Amino acid sequence: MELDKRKLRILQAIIDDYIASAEPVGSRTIAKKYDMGISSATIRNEMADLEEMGYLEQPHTSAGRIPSDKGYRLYVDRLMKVKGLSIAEAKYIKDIYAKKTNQLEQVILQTSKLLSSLTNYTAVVLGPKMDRVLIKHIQLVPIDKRCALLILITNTGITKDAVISVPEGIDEDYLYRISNMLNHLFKDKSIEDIKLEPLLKIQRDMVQNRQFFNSLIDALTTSIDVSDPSEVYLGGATNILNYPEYHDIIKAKEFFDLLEQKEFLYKLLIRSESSGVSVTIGQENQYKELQEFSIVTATYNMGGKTIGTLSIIGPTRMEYSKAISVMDFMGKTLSNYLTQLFMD
Amino acid sequence: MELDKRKLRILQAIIDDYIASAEPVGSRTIAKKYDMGISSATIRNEMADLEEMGYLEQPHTSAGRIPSDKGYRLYVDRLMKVKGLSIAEAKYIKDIYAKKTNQLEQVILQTSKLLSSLTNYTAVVLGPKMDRVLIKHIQLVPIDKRCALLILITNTGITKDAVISVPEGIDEDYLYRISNMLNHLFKDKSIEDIKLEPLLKIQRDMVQNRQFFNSLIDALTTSIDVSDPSEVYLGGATNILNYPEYHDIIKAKEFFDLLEQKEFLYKLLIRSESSGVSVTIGQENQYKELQEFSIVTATYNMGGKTIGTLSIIGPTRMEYSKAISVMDFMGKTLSNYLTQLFMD
DNA sequence: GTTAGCACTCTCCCCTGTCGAGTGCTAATT
DNA sequence: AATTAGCACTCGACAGGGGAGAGTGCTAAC
Repeated sequence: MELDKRKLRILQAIIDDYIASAEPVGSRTIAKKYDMGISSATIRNEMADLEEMGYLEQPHTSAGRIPSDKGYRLYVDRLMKVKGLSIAEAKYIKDIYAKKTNQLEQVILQTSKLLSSLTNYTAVVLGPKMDRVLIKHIQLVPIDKRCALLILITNTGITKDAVISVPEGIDEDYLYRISNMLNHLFKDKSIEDIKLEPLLKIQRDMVQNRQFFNSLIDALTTSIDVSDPSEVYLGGATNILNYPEYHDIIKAKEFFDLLEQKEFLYKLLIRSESSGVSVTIGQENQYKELQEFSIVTATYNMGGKTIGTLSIIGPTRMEYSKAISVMDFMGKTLSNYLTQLFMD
Repeated sequence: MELDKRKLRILQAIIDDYIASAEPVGSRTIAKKYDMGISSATIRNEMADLEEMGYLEQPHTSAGRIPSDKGYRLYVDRLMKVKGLSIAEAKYIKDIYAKKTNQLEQVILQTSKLLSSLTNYTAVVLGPKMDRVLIKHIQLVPIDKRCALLILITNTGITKDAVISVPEGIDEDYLYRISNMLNHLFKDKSIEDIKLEPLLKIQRDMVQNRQFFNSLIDALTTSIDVSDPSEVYLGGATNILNYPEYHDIIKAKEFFDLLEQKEFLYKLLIRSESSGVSVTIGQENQYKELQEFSIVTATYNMGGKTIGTLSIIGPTRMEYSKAISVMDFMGKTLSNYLTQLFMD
């Protein structure tokens, strides 16, 4: 069987309608609302064909049709009319980024809020990956007699810190010297370049404060751990409750429990390397837990290097057109913003 | 009418039963399950009295009784048997705090997770208040030609940071000198003691880099802003979905939307100053949005000074006994932990 | 003061019938 | 050969009715 123009047009109408209404779409609806110039009977025949080809499904015998994942895929790839953002929306976004905050975390958080409010889906944003980031400063600051704070500052303005305990005999001056040494070793190096060998070497010589060095190295290694799930930012988690397909408490709870697993989200999204917007529909997702959702992902970069991921999660019955426009625009806007803010 | 012993005993049985079952409790249930030595008819009479006195309510004519907020209050104040934590639970908590993390944020986050998993309610934990906290270090770290990071470190190991832009003519050395000056002015001062006057004075003299000083002062003021809602940590937000009274999507959404308003939660909880555990039941809460919930709050301290708040939010049909035990124990354990970690 | 007994009330659940939306098939039309 | 009108059929949603069950309040007896 062939997918001729008319079939495509009908499929498009059905999906458009279903995305808007969440109700199975009948042949008569299509004939009336989207004047095709053919009768409902003809449309019925076409719909039967489309179902046979796997683009539509029937919840039960005498209901209308709903799109299958395969149908949505065709829709996204070939049928959907991508309407860009309205001028007002674009301006709204630009305005928000225009007032510069001076905390990167705030920017990311704001991005997730913005995404969720623009799309009405749940936004998940990954903070910038550490591995392309340079270390600008390392310092040990004494906090009290037994504790010091190790701080690590990157050129993106992110700080990492860890409390380490300090043995009795160590004074402020000693810490200061170690800070200098650390800075000397690691300043302007990228995180991947940090090798612990130089430190370990020094440690071997310093029999005296071995314990202290152990905890120092410990703190440093956990600080630079690249896969830090604390860098997962959520926006509009409850948006999913607006959609009738998740009015079932059990499904809703499953979704929320998923969102609480930051490590899972991190693993899910970190892989998207390709720049541009990508769409994963329902069962295309490798994780069973997400096969009733669609995910739209974009990346953001700094000076051309991809450093993070934006995404939204919603029902497979998603407004793909709007979603893709928003993600595309936001990815670019955020990239520009970061590039301007942190690069010369 | 008088609240004699028998009435109290019946009220207690009703509330115990209702907390466990979430179903209106009938006279026959009480007579059978809690052998009182009196018949259901007598209990019926007593229940009618208790309702008249305002301790019980009837959802409709021929249903059993449910406790009113006033009933719960009496229960919490006089009837409830506080069973302390089991030895296993206490050990479980102690074990978790035994492995010291070196990041305060991790400790607070862990506390919220622990609270929610122990009680099955939603935990809200406020991070340590800044106003009793001492500044240990302030520094300006250059990030690139146009940016520097202002870091502020407290004796609790919390860092605050902000990116500020740096005008062309300023070199690393100049930043270093300013860092020294800031340290000199503010080191070992509490946040409340920070007066901007000395800075402003200097600023007046330094006509040259006025713009820079402006943004520096700006960043400093926002960093030390005491009422920072980012210090609100949630645990087990979806626990509420386990309780039948919130199987209604609309109620559930209201609750989640509430939790997203971090500022609101902050305002709600920051007031609890009294040490020990306090309970707010349903309509006792001043905020309408929370009058279908009960909140159990405890405080934690460091070296005797109250610096933060733990709380759990659940249905008014809460297991008060368990909740209060857990909150009490956790408040003390966290206080001990923090005191040991950061004080001498 | 307590209790057995009884009439009454109200919810829940199941069953039933009806309505409407939608289908698939067939036969007639273009 | 494609399209369409017509029709029988299917299924879910919804409303109404009736019985079961849980619980109450009242009264009269203990």
